[in-house]
Amino acid sequence: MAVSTKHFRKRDAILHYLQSTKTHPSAEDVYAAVKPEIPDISLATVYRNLNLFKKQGLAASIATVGGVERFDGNCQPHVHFICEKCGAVQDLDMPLSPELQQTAESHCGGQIAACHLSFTGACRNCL
Amino acid sequence: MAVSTKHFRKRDAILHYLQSTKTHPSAEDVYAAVKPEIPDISLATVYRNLNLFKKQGLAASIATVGGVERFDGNCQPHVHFICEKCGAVQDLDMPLSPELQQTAESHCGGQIAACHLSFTGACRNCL
DNA sequence: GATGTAAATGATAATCATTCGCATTTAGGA
DNA sequence: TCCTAAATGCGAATGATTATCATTTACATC
Repeated sequence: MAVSTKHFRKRDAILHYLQSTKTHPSAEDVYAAVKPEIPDISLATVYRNLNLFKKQGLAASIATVGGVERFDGNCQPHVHFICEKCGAVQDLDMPLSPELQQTAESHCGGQIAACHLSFTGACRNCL
Repeated sequence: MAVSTKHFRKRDAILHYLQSTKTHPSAEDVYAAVKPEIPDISLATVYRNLNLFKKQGLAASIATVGGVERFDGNCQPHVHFICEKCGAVQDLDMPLSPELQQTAESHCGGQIAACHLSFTGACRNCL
């Protein structure tokens, strides 16, 4: 028998890493982070599972920075700050009023599923 | 002498189209829109000038939908609705309080340059 | 008008993130 | 043990964007 018996060992590792970090990693970042623990993982698996998590509502793509997509395992609506110099994405611990979405719904003919509020600029390190 | 004498004829055409539309076009969209008027324009020129406009603050990249970047010639802060089914991006005519950015600045160590608020979902046509 | 120079452009190759195709492995039930 | 469907690895393919470089254009100067 193999070393491990667990189902979805790789899938779980990807999800757990995503939920454990606040760095809003790219697919490559996730791959690099999980690789030491699971050396025989493939980048394609990371992409596949990230897309699966998006469909399942377990993860969200919050922005693309410098042409690469960034993911977040925290699906509660919250606010992001994106540094345009170094590409870092951080959470802003500020309230996000549900009224915003209600207002948007009254101005929009369609059906709103999610709200995205972010600020761009230069982070403290880059100043 | 050539047909036209104007400077930056192509650059101007790109900017004017961008400022005249509310479709939030991709680079390919801009290229297709300007091509009939200026048949000898190149897609590379569209990309180059869109990036130039971003640097100059004449245009903004508001989102990437389905892997392609979407541009806006309206640089006043405003709210967008993005249909996840058809990829349409429309403006939402609702106020965007400057207090949001002030709150963000008090929660963020860095320097904020812009605020982006968008909603995703399904547009009226797709429902 | 002729000339020089720097910016703008066209055409196409290169880059790079992401996805696809397919053979292989794995899990778990019969 | 056998069977089936899901999950994965590997590498090729895709597609948006950028880089390269030779050419053209604008326009100031002579």
